[in-house]
Amino acid sequence: MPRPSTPLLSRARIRERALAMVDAEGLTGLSMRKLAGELGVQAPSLYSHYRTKDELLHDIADELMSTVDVSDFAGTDWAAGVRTWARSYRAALAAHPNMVPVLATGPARRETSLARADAVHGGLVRAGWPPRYATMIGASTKYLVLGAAMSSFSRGFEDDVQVYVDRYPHLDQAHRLRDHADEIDADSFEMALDAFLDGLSAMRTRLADR
Amino acid sequence: MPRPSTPLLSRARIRERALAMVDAEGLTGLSMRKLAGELGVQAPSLYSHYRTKDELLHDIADELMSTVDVSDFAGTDWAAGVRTWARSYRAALAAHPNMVPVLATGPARRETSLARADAVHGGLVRAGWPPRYATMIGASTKYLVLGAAMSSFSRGFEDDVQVYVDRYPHLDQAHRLRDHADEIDADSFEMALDAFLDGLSAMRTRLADR
DNA sequence: ACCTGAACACCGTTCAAGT
DNA sequence: ACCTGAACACCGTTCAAGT
Repeated sequence: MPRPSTPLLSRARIRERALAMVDAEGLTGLSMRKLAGELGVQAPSLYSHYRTKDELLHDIADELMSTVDVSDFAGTDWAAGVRTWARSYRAALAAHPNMVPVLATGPARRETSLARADAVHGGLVRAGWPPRYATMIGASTKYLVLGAAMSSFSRGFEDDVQVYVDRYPHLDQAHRLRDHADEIDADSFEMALDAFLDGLSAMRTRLADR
Repeated sequence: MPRPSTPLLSRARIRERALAMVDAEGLTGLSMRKLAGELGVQAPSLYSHYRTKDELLHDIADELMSTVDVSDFAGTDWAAGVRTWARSYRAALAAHPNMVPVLATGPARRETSLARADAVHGGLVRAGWPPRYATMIGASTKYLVLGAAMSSFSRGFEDDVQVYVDRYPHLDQAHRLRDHADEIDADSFEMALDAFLDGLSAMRTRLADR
């Protein structure tokens, strides 16, 4: 066979197809052989571009995390900073729930990830929070985001869906149930964020009055 | 070979050994063949006791979830109910961080799981929370617990550990770092729970005054 | 530099057969 | 009822070889 002048694969093309497979069939639905097949190539070819499957997944994770917005920590309102960060973070995970387990284990590119963590921490400290509190607020906001995302992720494993589909044979109903669960998740997240930030504000006042 | 009078395996013995393997080597470190080997048996023998690996894992998950305490929802203080629930829930996950991804996808025994959910929801409604809020409080408390547990889980994947070990060759230091991270997680969780419940109390007052 | 064929060392699970 | 040996249909990854 004649060698084509241009490479068959690129990292971007591999990522794109891999993410589509994960979205459609979950993390276990992605295999290097099947991915290669969809890209019209043999499995070992992928290893010319990514050293391992894990490296590929974390590269995708980095791509997704780039939409997380920490810009509001530049302003004077620390609560607004947390809110924008938490919402954009959650949105990034909710767009690809099957990727959540990978995203939870941390992105591969440490520099950009550390830069984000530094923006959060720096913003909180500039707003007058003691460093230790800044760390804890950053950590617990992450808990809220990750936990909410895990909830959407795990919904993919519920066999309840089948039960409901049997009970209500109209597909609309099943979709409505899924939509309703997503809505409860969204509302619960917003309520939790409100209560959490409200409680922190009170804590902040107590700290200042001391 | 003579057939022994007593079965070689039991569900309890399989669960015990499987959980030990998951604790020691992670979820990927558990294989039906290796597990069978440790139990002095061939892999297919396990299928006389569990239909699939997934069923085994979720049975272990159920066992772990049985330590979650929702008894304080019987009292009059809804916040105490949430606190006891959240803490015992988190403790159950923190004891076996590698099981978190399984525990996050929900236990298999729906009845006991639903009974717990009902105790939470019922306790909140009896305390005067509108049903919709009871649902959201239950959901967001779970987010906090699962998110905090995922954080411990993902720490197992950090290659940072190696970096630090290189920098500080004394193993004590590495252990201290891990302990420190666990401590930050514990403190952050408690702070988040305080702020969250504080914010909810304020919200509750506003709802009552309307 | 990029891709392939063949191979290694694994998986979960099934199934006929043994006791 | 419980366990085994052999087999099926997969995995991720390596490596020598080709262009």
